[in-house]
This record gives sequence, structure tokens and C-alpha cells, in this order.
Amino acid sequence: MNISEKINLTGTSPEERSPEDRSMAIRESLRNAIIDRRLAPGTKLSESEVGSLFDVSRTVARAALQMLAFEGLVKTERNRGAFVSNPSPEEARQIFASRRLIEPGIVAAAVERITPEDIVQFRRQLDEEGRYLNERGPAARRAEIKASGDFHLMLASVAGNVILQRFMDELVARSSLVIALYGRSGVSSCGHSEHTAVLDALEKGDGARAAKLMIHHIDHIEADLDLQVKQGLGLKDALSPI
Amino acid sequence: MNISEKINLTGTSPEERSPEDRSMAIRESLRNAIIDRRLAPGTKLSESEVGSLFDVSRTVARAALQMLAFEGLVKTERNRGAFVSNPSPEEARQIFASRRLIEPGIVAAAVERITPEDIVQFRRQLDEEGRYLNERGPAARRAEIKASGDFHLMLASVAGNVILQRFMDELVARSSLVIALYGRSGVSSCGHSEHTAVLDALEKGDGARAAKLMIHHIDHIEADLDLQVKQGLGLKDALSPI
DNA sequence: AATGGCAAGATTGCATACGATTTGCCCATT
DNA sequence: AATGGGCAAATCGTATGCAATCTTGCCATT
Repeated sequence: MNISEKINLTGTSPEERSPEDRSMAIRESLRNAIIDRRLAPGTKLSESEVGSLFDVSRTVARAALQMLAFEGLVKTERNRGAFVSNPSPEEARQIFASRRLIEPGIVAAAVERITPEDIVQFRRQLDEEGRYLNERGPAARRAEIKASGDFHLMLASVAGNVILQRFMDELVARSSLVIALYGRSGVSSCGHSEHTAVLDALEKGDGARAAKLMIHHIDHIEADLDLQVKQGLGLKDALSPI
Repeated sequence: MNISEKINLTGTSPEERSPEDRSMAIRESLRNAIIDRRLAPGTKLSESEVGSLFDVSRTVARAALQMLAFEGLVKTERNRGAFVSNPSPEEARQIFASRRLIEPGIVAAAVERITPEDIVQFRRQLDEEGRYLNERGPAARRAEIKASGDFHLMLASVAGNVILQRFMDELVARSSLVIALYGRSGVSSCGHSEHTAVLDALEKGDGARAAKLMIHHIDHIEADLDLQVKQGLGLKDALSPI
């Protein structure tokens, strides 16, 4: 159960490139590992292990884990440690309910501010997304989930509200976890075309249509999930079946 | 500039009542102090000072400050320390834009789940709010801001989405800061009646009306702000006035 | 008198050490 | 053989120490 191979240490930080917060770099690295499933839900992230992996003390490893706990990607249990989050179906529903609420607003804001350069950027992103769609294997699948999330994050970035952007950051990351856990089919084979449709509407300046498409898109993602209580194992639930 | 008097140490934690995370208790205490202005924006919160105030080491004080930084209530500068946030007008606008987006959704969810007991609780809360409205002095003013925020948080709680609840927690807290900084008149003398109106609509099950009232309410709060760059003090702005 | 540099003080960043708590294993007892 | 107690290993929670960095006041120089 060595997590060392799962984490792309050099992926986010070429080396000691940033003299700034190292805990932030560790957070980024772990975040990426979590959202594209190199670290499975439930995996234990011990402070010492993370610390030695990134060659820092427990202090800074702990700070990174605290940040991840704050954004809901890991859960910490006192005196037991930190574990990659294992979102419950209820949590999953709430995540998507939040997205259904926020993303139309983001789309509406984005349509006011999007530039032709942004459009070009988006097309490039969608191309990459489509490329992964046609590849096989878990690596391509992971990359696809990641790219799909990036589309939504780019949208939030264009919308220009840093607070909503941070909320979306969290929601997209947690969505990735949920899809990894409860996803039924191949992620969102329809997702790519839906992204394209949203972008097309944005390009035409049709915010209302883009927002509607976005809601449908989110609905489709959630509909692809199998949110049964199969993973109920909560014991608390098991003990009070009535 | 001793902050010790500003913090109600016993307010949130009677003593060592919680054997659990002390940093969480410190965060709560500082949070309360910030959102009702006992700690003014810009105030420095040094690790050692906070630590000795709560009789803990810098380690746990630091953890509390990190959490506050994460929710935007304090800003940390590397090698300089943590300071109570001084939201810019732009930040303020984004905070209220976010609330305009999220709160109608919360209201819509709340109308589906609100119980008669909740209504009673809300009435009690509104009574207390009204009481502060008729009192004079900064203490009553602070209590009024707090109580006003609590109304929105109760709503989020009733809505039953813990993620949105946490977002609102952050947004309400930051709003308090913004109102403290840019508030023009007496907070929201109209706010109380508007809260009542929202609740009335909720009680009648008229979610659409409640949502509309909520948007107006938020608009009114924001309209009461003086979001000029008077506090621009950024120097960077002052130097490039064109 | 104003400016520039320097050194002392203060504060954070980080690592490490020690105590506390939990977990799992082993063995004794029934 | 199953159960219960207790010990040992592992891990977390917290305090503290040291180095790095920033601030500030002082002094020399112009």
C-alpha cells in the first residue's frame, strides 16, 4: 500500500522551483493525485509518510493535509490520521445540487466577459478532451475526468469572481471523487459534446441557452451515477435501519 | 494595540470544555471577534500573541490562523504574519454577487424542508434581532450585525445542504467584514423587516416570492455600502490614478 | 538636514522531541 | 476454542528550538 508510486512528485513542482509555501505545493500534488484517482478514496495519508515523500517535516505535511481537509478532499479523524474522502451518496447529491445552483450563474457571468481569445483557449481545451475520449486505458480515463473538470474551472475563471471560482474548485474536485466512486458508465461520453454545446452558446452570446445546457449537462453527469447506499457501511445507518 | 481585551475568551468555550481540537475553538473565538468587529480589519494577529492569549503554543495558534486564512477572514503574508482581512471594494462586490447567486437557491431548498418548529425558531431569532435594532451603542450594533447574519445561516441550515451551508458561513462572515468597512447607514434598519418578509413567504410556502424578496434584501444591503476606492490605500492604486 | 546603510530585535518557517491516544497482537484464562 | 486483558508499535497532538527573513532604529556620510 505504498502511495509513493501514486504521486507524481515532479508533476506539479519541477523541483524546488517555488521558494514559497511548500505545503501549498504538496497540497496541489496530493489534490491532483486524488482527483484523478491515483489515490483511491479511503487511502490513508499519514503525516510522516507524506512528509518523507516530499522530503519535508510532518509540520508542513500536516498543513497540506489540513488544507485538503478544509476543502473536503480528505477527512481527518482525531488521533487516527487523514484519509482520502469517501463521499457518501448524500454528500454526492449535495455536491451536484450545489453545482446546479452555482454553475448557471457562472455561465451567465461568463457570457458577459468572455473574449475571442478565451474562446480559442476553450476550443483547444475541448480538443484535448476529445483526444482522451478516443483513447483507451485508465490513464486516458483519468485524463478525461481531469480535462472535463478543467472545462468547468476555466468557465469559472472567465466569470471573474474569485470566490465562486474557489467554490467551483472545491466542487469540481469533489465531483471527481464522486464520479470515481459511483460513476457507472465511461465517465461522460456525452460530456464532451455537451461542453461543446455550452461553448457554442456562449460564443453566440446566448447566456440563457448556455445556462440551460449547463444544467442539463450537470443532470446528465449525476444521472450517470449509481447513488445507492451500497456503500452504506456507516454502521450508524446499519444500527438504526428503522 | 493589545488585542487581548477584544477577544471574548470565555464566550465560545467556557473553559477547556472540549478535549477536541483546540485550534477549532480558537478559530471560532477569533471568527466571532472578527465578524462583530471587536477585531478591526488590518489588525495583526501574531502567532505568539494568539498563542499566549489562549494559552497554547504557536503551533495550534498557527493552525487556527491558517483556517481563518482559508475562509478569507484573515490574510497571511509570508514572513510577516496574519492580519484581519481588509476586503477591497471589488472583493465586496464579488461576495455579494456570490450571495445573490446562492441565497435564492437556499431559500428554494428551505421552503421544501422548513418545519413549523423551524418557523418558531426563526421568529425567536427575529425578535432578538429587533431588540438590538432598538438599542443604542456599538455593542448593540455589533449584536445586530451578528444576529442578521445568523438569520441567513439558519436559512442555510434549514436548506439541508452542508456544502452550501459552509459556503454561506464564509460569505456571511466576509459580508460582516465588508459591512463594517463600507457600511454607510445603520447596518440595515430595513433588514429586519425584510427578514420578516422572507420568513412570511416561506411560511406560506411561496418559495418564488421568498427568493425574490431575498434578492431584494441582498441588493439593499449592498446598496447601503459605499464601495468607492476611498480605502484604496493600496499605494499601487494611489500611484496609478489613471 | 536628508539619505543610505547596518545592526539589533522581532516574527515567521520549519524541524524535531516528547507525551497521549489508538490499534493490533499475544497470551492467559475460562 | 473463544474471550478478555495487557503490552508494544505506530501515529497523532503539541511544545519548543533554531535558522531565515523582515522591520526598525541608529549612525555615518553627504
